[in-house]
Amino acid sequence: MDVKEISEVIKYHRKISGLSRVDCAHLAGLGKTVIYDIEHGKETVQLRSLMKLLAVLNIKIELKSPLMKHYINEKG
Amino acid sequence: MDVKEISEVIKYHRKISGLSRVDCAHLAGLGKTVIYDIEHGKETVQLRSLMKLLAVLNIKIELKSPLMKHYINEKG
DNA sequence: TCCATTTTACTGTTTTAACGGTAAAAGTAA
DNA sequence: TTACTTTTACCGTTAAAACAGTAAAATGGA
Repeated sequence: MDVKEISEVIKYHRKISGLSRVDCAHLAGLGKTVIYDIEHGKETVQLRSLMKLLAVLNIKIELKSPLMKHYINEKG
Repeated sequence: MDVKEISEVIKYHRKISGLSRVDCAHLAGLGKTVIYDIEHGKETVQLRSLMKLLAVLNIKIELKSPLMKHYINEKG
């Protein structure tokens, strides 16, 4: 999943939630501009901004790779 | 998965791959400082920097939420 | 042990994103 | 249509990240 698709998922969730960008901005403690940027796939936003927005929309991040099962095993 | 766990996964993958931070920095087209920051869970790094590093380490991002199935359905 | 590599940590400069403000455009409902 | 809300898009200022350089500390192998 690339940044563009992430942005689409976010916009979809916000719309379903009935929130405007300004609503999301306030809920996430961000400016409206960043919400706009994220939803347009801007890659230079801060990771923090993305994480805050994802939290507001109840979206979780997962990482996948051929090595992830080994990581989980070792980590317990 | 929060930023701290993402950082741990990244460090694990880099170690297994036998790469130093400088190696990763060159491969990802980033400075060594950002690799260090990401592996320490710094939330203010750019999303672009994280994505570049994930690509080098062959790690993919997925988003999970109760609404994701609807999104996938509608998107086709 | 010694030697080489890596990692940590800090610094100063340059680059740039975040922010609010504004306004036009687009959408929505009465 | 009108009126209202939202979105798009740009701006200037402010705040802060990216970066390379440096050096000390840690790590690992011979």
